[in-house]
Amino acid sequence: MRPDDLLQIGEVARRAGLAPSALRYYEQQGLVTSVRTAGGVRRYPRSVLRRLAFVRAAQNVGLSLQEVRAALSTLPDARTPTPADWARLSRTWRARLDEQIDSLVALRDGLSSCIGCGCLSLRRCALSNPDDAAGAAGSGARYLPPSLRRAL
Amino acid sequence: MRPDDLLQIGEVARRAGLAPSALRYYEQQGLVTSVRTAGGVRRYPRSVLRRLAFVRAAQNVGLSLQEVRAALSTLPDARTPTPADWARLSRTWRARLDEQIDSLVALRDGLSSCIGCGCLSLRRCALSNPDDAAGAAGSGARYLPPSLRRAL
DNA sequence: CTGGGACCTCAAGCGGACTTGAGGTCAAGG
DNA sequence: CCTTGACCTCAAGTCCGCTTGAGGTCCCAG
Repeated sequence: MRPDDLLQIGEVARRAGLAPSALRYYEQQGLVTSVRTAGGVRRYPRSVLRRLAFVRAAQNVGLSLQEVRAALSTLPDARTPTPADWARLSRTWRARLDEQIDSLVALRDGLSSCIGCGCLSLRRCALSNPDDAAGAAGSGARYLPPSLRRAL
Repeated sequence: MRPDDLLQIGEVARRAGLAPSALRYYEQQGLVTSVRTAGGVRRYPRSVLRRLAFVRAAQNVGLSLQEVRAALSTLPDARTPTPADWARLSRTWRARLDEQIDSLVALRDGLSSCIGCGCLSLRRCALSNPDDAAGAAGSGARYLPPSLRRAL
C-alpha cells in the first residue's frame, strides 16, 4: 500500500486513461508537475487527475497542448482551476465549439443539397469549390477553418 | 498556348488551390494520375479538377487520404464519380458528419451545464470524465471519435 | 538557337503528440 | 538480502500530409 495519498505514475496513467509515457511527456511540456522520491521516482498528488481532466477537456475542444499550457498559465500560480477560472475558460471554449459546429452543419447542409442535385461535376458544390472559383479566391477556398480541416 | 485541353501541373495546382508538390504527392499516393510528355512532364485532363474536388470534399468530411483512395477505388475503373456514385458516397459522409456534429453538440451542452454548475472538480464533467470512471471504461473514455479527437 | 521559367526526381524535413527501445535504477514483499 | 516489477533518462521513431532543397531537364517564345 502507498503510505500517504501520493500516486505513482502507473496508477495515474491507468486512472487518467493515458500511457505513462504521455505523463512524462506532459511534464516535459510543462502541463503537469510531480514530486520525486529520494530515488527520483515520480509521485503525484491526487489533484493531478483534475489537471489531466482539464487537459483532456481542452484537447477535446480542439486546443493544442501549447494552448492548454497557455490556458493553464492564466491561472495564477498554476493552480488547479477554480469555478471562476473554469467558467472563464469554458466560455472561450464554448465559442470555439459553436464555431466548429457551425462549420460542420454548413458542410452537412451543403452535402444534402448536393445529394438532391446530383451534383455531377462537383464544381460549385458546397462541399468543395476548388475549380476556377477557388483559384480566383486565392489559395483555395475551403469550408472549414484550418483547425478543422485536417482531422475534422 | 497549350494545344489540346491538357493542363500542366502549375495550372492545375492554381485552379485546385493546391501546391504542385501536393499534386505530385497525390499521384504518388494513387489518388490521381497524369499522362506524361515525351520529356516526362505531367499533363492532366480537365477531369482531374473534379477528382481533386472529390478528394478535398472527402477530406473535409474527415477522411484520410487512404480512405479517399479506398472510396475512389469503389468506383469501377477508378473513373470520376457519377451522380449515383456521388450520392452513395455522400450518404456515408452525411452519416459521418452527423456523428461528428452530435459529438460536438454533446460536448457543448456538457460544457454549458458545467458553466452552470461550477463543476469545480471536473470529475463527472461532461467534458472529461477521465478519473476512475474512465479508468474502468478501458483506455479512457473520450467524447469525440478518433477522427475528431486529434485536431478537431 | 537560346534564355529562362516551369518542370522533373529523390531524399529529407516539419509539426504535433506521443511511443518505443536501450540500458540502467528503485522499492517493497518474502 | 534478494528478487522482480515498476520506474528512470535520453534519443530516436511513428504517423499524416505535405513542403523544401539540391541538382538537373524540358519546352517554347523571341
